[in-house]
Amino acid sequence: MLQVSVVRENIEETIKRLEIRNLPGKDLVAQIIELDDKRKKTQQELDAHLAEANSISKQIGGLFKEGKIEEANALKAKTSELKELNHQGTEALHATQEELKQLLYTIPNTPELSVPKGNTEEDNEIIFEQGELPSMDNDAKPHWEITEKYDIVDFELGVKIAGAGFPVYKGKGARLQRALVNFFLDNATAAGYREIQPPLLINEASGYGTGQLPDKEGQMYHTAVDDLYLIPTAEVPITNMYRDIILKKADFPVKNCAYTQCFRREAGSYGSDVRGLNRLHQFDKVEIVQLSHPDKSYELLDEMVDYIKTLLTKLELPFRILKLCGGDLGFTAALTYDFEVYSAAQKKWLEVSSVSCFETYQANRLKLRYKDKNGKMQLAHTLNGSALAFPRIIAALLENNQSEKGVKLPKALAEYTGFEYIN
RNA sequence: GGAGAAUUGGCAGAGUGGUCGAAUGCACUAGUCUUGAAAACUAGCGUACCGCAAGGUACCGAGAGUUCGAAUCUCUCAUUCUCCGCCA
Repeated sequence: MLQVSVVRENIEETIKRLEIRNLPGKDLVAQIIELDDKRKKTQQELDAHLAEANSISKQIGGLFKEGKIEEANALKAKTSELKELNHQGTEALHATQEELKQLLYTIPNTPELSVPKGNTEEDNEIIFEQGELPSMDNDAKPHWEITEKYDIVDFELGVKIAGAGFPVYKGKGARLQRALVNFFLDNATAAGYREIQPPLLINEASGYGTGQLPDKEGQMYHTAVDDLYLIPTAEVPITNMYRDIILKKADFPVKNCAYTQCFRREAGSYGSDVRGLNRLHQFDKVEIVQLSHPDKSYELLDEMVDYIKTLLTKLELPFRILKLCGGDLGFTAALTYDFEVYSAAQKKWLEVSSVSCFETYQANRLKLRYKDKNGKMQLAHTLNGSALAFPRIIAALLENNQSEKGVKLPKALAEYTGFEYIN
């Protein structure tokens, strides 16, 4: 969440940045400052009362030691009123702090200043394109027909076992997925990311740490008995490894990656957007996560973008990169690039990666800090990106590479699958 | 799931009602000494909030309570360890 001290010191900038999201920046900043003023006032009053009570207690202690019992008892009588004041003051302070926290939970991250103002995905900026869009015959099949033809992904079977959005991968489909795990993890490792296998269920504190809670409560599967959530992305457990951690400057940048399954309820989605592999309740993804010194985070973001470019190049998929506009930006992000691959039979761009810098927004919730050269605590920056999400990669591979002989896999991937054709 | 023990600063570890934000050791930082290093010695060394400052307040797993006063007593919860049970 936003840091009140930073908001106070950068009022105009905060307003400007919130307005990029089409939010009433002026009102929000005014609310924050008003509540924080109230908090300060409440705290000052309480501190004064506590100081007085502490001082009296010390006097009483001294008097008892000197054996002046009567004087001590006389002082005791004076404290009951103070006690009540302290009790009320503490409650008032807690209430105000809670109020401020609840307000801050509802305010998303402030977009980086270069983020284009805009309302919908129409306003996202295309900043890079690579690869020619394959021209397909009119009888080119969408991937859900190809998966059925070769019996590699079974949607019906998933419905039987779990429900819609939980496909069963079979035979070469399953092996293709396994190949992608190794392909993505090997590449990430070569790029300097340490491989992690995190828990797939997380507690409430972790959900708050990276900002899924309270904002996206309904998007996560929740296990009621144990009060745990299924992860919607590896970002959550990987970033939360560093909750309440103080890093050394030499630790930067911290680079981790993880392959996990991801679970999303995606309530309210329907239609052709969710057909086949386009949107699932359970899917596989390799995530890369970095922790950065604040001065370096945008450099690292560019580095992550470059890395993902190399993956898509190796997979020989046409893709483009979008810089998300303020209206389309995720709740916790300051700047996000989306990668979309072109899926030829659907004639659609499919999002396969989202790479973001969160600046201190997550770090503030996580209390993820480092000591600067003056020995002062500072919040680190967090970044992450998908590298990559499997289902839509598979959709694009199947659609773009279909032929009479079957689906031809790119060379880089065939090395991992052990077969060149799905047929 | 049952029984017992524990949870203190980066780490180890003292502290059972008042001058304890907390001994001591290690680690760390700076300095002295040395050609350099090590050793030794000297000093410093938690976080957050309030305050121009002096200083104040809070924090000893979390939350509540008893008390004029709680790291220390009581209750609830969490976690860890040991033993038993179950188990991939």
